[in-house]
Amino acid sequence: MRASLLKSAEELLIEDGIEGLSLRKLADRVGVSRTAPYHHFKDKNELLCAIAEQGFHYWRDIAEKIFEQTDTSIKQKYQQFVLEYIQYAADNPELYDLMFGRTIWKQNSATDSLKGVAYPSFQFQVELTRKWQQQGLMSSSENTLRLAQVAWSTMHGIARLLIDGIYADNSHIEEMCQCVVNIFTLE
Amino acid sequence: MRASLLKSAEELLIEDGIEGLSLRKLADRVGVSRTAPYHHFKDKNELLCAIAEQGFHYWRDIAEKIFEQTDTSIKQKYQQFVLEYIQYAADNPELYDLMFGRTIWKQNSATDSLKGVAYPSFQFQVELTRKWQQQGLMSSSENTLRLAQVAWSTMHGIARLLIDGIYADNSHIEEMCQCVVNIFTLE
DNA sequence: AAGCTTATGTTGACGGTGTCAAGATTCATG
DNA sequence: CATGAATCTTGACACCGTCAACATAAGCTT
Repeated sequence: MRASLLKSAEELLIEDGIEGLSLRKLADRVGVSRTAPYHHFKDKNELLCAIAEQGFHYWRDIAEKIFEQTDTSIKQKYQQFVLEYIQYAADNPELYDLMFGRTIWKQNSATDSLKGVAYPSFQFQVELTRKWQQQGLMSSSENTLRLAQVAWSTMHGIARLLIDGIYADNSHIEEMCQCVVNIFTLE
Repeated sequence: MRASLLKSAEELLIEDGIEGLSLRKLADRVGVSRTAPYHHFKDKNELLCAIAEQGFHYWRDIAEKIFEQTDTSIKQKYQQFVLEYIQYAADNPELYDLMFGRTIWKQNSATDSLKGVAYPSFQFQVELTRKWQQQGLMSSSENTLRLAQVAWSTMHGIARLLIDGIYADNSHIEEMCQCVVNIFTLE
């Protein structure tokens, strides 16, 4: 049942967006009463965190595949990493918004379980950055943590611009990613 | 009255956040009935857009002051620009969220009036970037529009990280900004 | 000055939301 | 078999945005 709720919730999220997702609609879709989901999720917040958690797993699987490759250069992998990150965000806007949006993170409302998946994801970015610096792909004169934050911010910012449709659209993705790679990597 | 509503709305925004801002509480605070604000704002959306519009004006004033200076170098101005942008976002998290968040931009729900202020703000960033390229501060081999989008995304991403408290906090602001300047400017 | 329009305010109502309390039911375990 | 935990149900509450209908005041036209 919990799995069934999560599945339908994810569908609803895609259809109606993060704001349109209501527990009552969810219960209706699954075919139970309004308050039945409360026996599986303490809160609406806990439900959202559980969905976001899945999002982190999806992304981790994608990222792992990139670095498993053996026949591509470091720079190519970095480029692919950036592109697929943006692509993932653009393909799953509502999910991405949930994973990194203020709905969850604003007031420390993230579940311990979610934190247990999200924080390592951030840590992964730092380790990647350290490796990139060591391999001469990125400037090693920058503090690793700061550089990781800035590099991630750039991807995050682009993702948000695309998702919120502020002043970039999906047709610019590849060019923007190329620009990012040019700027962050040493030639 | 409209001004009074806007003023109280901005207060409420700061206190209760963008989600906690309700028209009923607003009406209550101003001392009128629930539906009175509807004679001044068609929608809750229109009210939010009006608040966001003010936010763009605030920021424009700050930015203008930076470039009015005559005794600072181009690079110093750029650095100041980045720092004050992030600072503005960190100082006015709810307002920034409104200005650039999906609440407004998600589904083209932005008012024409808001667009009339927001789009020139984006355009300003593009013109700045062009100037920076011409003056040799930034790589002129990059497409200006893409570079502007990426440079703005970086600031935007950092702002969001700070606001949403994901994995950066206010004590990192200066170092992160320094890192941004190092990466985006030619030495 | 009289009348009409417009702006501005009011209360009542509707459907939607998250969530709690109190029962009802099922089911596994002692 | 009995007890207790897990699960689901209905009822209720306090919010929310918004619309319709009505009241009042201001100002303009004739």
